[in-house]
Amino acid sequence: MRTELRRAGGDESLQPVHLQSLIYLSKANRYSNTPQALAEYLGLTKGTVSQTLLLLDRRGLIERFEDDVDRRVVRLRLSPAGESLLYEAQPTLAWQNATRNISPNRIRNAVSALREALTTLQEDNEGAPFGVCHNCSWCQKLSQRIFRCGRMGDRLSGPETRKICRIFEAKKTEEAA
Amino acid sequence: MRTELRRAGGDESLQPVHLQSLIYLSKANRYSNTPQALAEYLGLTKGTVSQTLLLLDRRGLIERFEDDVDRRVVRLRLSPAGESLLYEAQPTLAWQNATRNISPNRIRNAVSALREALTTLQEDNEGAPFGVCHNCSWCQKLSQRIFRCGRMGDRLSGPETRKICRIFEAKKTEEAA
DNA sequence: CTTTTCCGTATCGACCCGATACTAATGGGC
DNA sequence: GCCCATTAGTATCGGGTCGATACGGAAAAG
Repeated sequence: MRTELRRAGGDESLQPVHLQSLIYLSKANRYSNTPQALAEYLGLTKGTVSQTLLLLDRRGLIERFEDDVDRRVVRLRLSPAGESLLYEAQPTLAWQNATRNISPNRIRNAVSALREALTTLQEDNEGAPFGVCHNCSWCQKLSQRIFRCGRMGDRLSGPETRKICRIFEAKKTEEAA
Repeated sequence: MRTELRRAGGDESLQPVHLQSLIYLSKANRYSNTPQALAEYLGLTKGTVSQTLLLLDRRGLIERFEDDVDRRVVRLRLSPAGESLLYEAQPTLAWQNATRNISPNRIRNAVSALREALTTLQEDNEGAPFGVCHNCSWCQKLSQRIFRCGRMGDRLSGPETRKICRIFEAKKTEEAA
């Protein structure tokens, strides 16, 4: 994966960290599309990330705009150019292809086991959680298409619950510790 | 994992690529402990890897010595200091701990599915194979403890067949293409 | 209104990385 | 044995990443 990321970025003379940033921004929800969140996600300092974003902005791959309520924070999103670059690189497509000969049932089991391992790993290292909104313990289903974040009190659309959130909290499994 | 690698290396003021190099060298078999193999494994140029190895040598984490038969090639191995550093960082232990609540059966199934996906991914990208000797199609079992590489014609010990080889070739599954 | 805290930026030095050019050793063809 | 192509590794240079530090502006605390 490391080699593949390097190769894909090299075609556009982008460093791995640039692609990782774009990938993150393409999947970050409304609470997580800030420089600070990206810094935590990548494990880099905010100063370093600030430079990365400067470069991505110069290249026209992202857009930056102020937050309405807190004018200190900067909101980030992919520009059309950034979207299309990511679409052509298709970093996730390689994995979908790689699993073409594996039965859906085995994939489901493997994904389930990996998700569990990831949660434990995150707890062990006390790192930022960063999970998919839909799997968060705060996520409530109001109706077929409407969800709600119990932590922030906002209503969320179905697609938004499939994005990455920085305030994710894993659902408790039957852990009778 | 990326964040964790950065954190573990930061404690010793080592870059992620340094730890990855040490980890690789701790697992490379006799055909794969050269700068060239490391460069292919990491997806970097040999010039870059040469510098990395220079730094690791200055720090006393690796040892370099000439090959007996081909005096162009440099053989690499971890120094005692490198071994102990890797032991204390325990990059693989974190994953073992993370799977402590998962049944061995689920782990086996997940590993099997992931190995299959990895092989397909490597074939798709025509990248260097780099697999564990024991799973290679050239690996022959001569007795309980003695193995043999059909490609190179050498006899191998049991522990050596659990190391990473650069000339790995995946065993064919029932792929009636 | 002052102080503290927080988000993001700017600058500097150390280092990674690829490109290029180079040395040294091997191997093939004659 | 002698050229030439090939291969393993190194040296150098420029662009860029990264952390540390300092800074400016906005929000929160008192």
